[in-house]
Amino acid sequence: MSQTQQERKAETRARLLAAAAGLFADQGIDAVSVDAVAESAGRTSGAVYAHFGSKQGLLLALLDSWKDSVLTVLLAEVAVTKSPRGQLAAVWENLADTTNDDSGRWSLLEHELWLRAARDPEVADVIRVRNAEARRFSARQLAGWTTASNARPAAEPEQLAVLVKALLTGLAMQRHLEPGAVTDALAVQGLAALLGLPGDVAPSKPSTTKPTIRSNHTDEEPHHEH
Amino acid sequence: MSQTQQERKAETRARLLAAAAGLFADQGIDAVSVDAVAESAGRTSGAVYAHFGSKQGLLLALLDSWKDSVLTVLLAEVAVTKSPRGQLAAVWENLADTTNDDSGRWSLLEHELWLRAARDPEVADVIRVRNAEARRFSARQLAGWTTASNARPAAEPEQLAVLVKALLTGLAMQRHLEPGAVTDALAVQGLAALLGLPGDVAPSKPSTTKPTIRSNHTDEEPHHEH
DNA sequence: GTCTATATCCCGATAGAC
DNA sequence: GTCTATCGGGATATAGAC
Repeated sequence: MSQTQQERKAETRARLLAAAAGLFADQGIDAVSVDAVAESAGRTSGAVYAHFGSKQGLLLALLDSWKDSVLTVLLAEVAVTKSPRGQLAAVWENLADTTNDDSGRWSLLEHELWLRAARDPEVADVIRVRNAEARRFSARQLAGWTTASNARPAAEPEQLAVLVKALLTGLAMQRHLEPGAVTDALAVQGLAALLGLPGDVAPSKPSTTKPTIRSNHTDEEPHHEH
Repeated sequence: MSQTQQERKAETRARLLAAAAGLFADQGIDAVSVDAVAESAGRTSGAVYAHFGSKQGLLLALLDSWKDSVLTVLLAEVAVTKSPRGQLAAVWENLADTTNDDSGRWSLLEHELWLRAARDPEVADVIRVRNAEARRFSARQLAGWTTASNARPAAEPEQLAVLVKALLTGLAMQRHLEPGAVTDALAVQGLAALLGLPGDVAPSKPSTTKPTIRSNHTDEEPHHEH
């Protein structure tokens, strides 16, 4: 059955965006030509310019289509686990799983966007808005965790979210460069320190929780390479 | 006094490197042409290829000329202050001072190099070695701070250095995008939480800390092969 | 809206004079 | 070692047919 013109137009636009997302993440934005994006989407470069006007327009449209997804989804899907430490571990492993190359591609693209934002005000505006939304969301999440357990967070939720994201981002960067230097346990430990989770900083007053630190949950063996 | 040929050669090399450093930091590596580097150094592109063979060779030579400086210098120069909190504040402010645009340029170039390292093994080797050295140095520094005060760091020195650098890097990124979102006080607070400095996380009972796990330092020579 | 063809520009690298 | 001139390639973006 044939499509209407509107359907084809919409599909072309969607295909171009999807192709751009994959290629940009894999090779970097500057390294990907408009022709390459179009070819990967089964179209030609003319379609790109008809839809987005320029390569920059394509990039901005791509960012706009990411308003809600990515990090928000990540935080939402781990909301099922109960213990704060388990939550932290889940967040970190989803973010920096070296076996899953998707996360590596995303973090690479995230950093390239940050770098571009530093020199391109148009991109900066979009990224800034997205960051602020994600921060508010994770602040709510963190507030819930810290009140559930009797924690002594290093700051109030909004600022705590900044600290947590900073640590996650920096750890993911170092793991990407030297996978052996950042173990899962270290990441959880650092996050727990920021949240002030009982068990590692204040063992004096364990009202209800059990302060076992290291004998508990899944401990994957960090695989070395070579 | 005229120069000898060797002197002129050395000066040309130095000028090319200096020009490349400035332009790369300002505009990004890919955005700077070889001609632009040469012109900024008062030479022509032929000089670049005579000295470095390619643009990539220029980049690697530039990285090599930065073996010791940058972060090591930064950590060393703040070693005078006494209180750990003062040290933390000094490190952070030197790293992320928004009024000083040098630090902004520096961190931008630093991130671009990280991004490039993720896709270019040659660059990755250099960055990895430099990171490892800086980590060892700051680990020693941190060990001194934490033992001087009665702190409960979140991890042993080498790993603590990873956490601290991660937090600093992530905070600097967020401050670059949203300067208002990251206050100096927040940064110091987060760092203090990682170091387990008394006064903010464990006001109750700073009892005996766990014994140092690793007191000897293995001086492994970073090997690089290609 | 999409394709083909092309205009225009700029980059990295090389060749050869000096 | 440095400069001038240039080649070859690939990029963004446009023009016009359909």
